[in-house]
Amino acid sequence: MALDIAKKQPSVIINADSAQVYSDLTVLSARPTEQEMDGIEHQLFGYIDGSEACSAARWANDAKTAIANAHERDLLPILVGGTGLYVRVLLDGIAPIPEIDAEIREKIRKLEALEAYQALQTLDPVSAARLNAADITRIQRALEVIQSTGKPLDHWQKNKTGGIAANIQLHPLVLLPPREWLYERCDLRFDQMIDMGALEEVQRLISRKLPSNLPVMRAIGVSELAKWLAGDISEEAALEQAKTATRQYAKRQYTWFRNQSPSEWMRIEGSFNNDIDSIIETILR
RNA sequence: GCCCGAGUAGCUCAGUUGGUAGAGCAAGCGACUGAAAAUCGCUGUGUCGGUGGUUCGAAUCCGCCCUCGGGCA
Repeated sequence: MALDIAKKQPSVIINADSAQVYSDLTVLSARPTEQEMDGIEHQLFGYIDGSEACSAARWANDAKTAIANAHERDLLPILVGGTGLYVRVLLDGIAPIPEIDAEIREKIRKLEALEAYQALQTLDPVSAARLNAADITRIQRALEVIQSTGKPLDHWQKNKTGGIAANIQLHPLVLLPPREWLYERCDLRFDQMIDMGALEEVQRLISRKLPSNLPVMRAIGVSELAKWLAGDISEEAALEQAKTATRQYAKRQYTWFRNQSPSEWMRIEGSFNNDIDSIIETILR
């Protein structure tokens, strides 16, 4: 659909997907191929090495630059992707929390959920009360913030900075296709990834021996295909697990965009294949 | 044909000495402030293979039948 718009007016397509930013994930992140890009400029695809961890704040910053750059050149920036948090941070901004000390972060990420939670209860009881005891990601985040900055999360989160919503004219479009149709496409997509060399991609990634907690290593399909390559599970099991994970992710996107995006954002529920032109006209109006 | 084992949620299986069932996974719904393709919360689901019997009461005990494994001939 972005391509249809791009054909009507000079555009730049900007990635808003947290996995498609990594250079190591071409096939497995379903990044558009050269052919699919069809000569149209694409930005923020595969631009970060897998040894680094991107973040919503970093991406939002990069996207902001890309958008400004497009505007300078009189091009329409089209953001495409499914990472709701990234788009939210771009539009609304994020708490201006200083960089976390690398050693502190490393130490905290080794903690078990329970010990991290107990530590948080003493250091930052407000966050501990708000978070679920098993929510390891958020607990570790709250913990590294209090330990590295000396101030608790809620102190920082009173502010949000850097959002561009007020400075741009947004034409949002949320696609909520029929669930069954979507799930079939998820399954089909993974089979196609295998045909396109997903296995080789994972093999290459494994040979880099990167820490398993990096975002690249956590992308859907990586651990499943790695287990297959290692002979721990069968091909059939690997494909099934990867497809299930894909469907579950699609469901989470559904929940996010249905409930987290502003209700005034235009959304298309059900199939939309037939009237792309009129949809485009509506959102560009 | 005979012997043994199994048949319980969509799947894999628990289920004490009889009191009409429960885990994990899947699924549905939800949360989401620097890892978000991450992380987490809530919620069901059932002719307990069928049938007849014993019993106040059967997933549980008994008979017969069906299906699937394995063994013997």
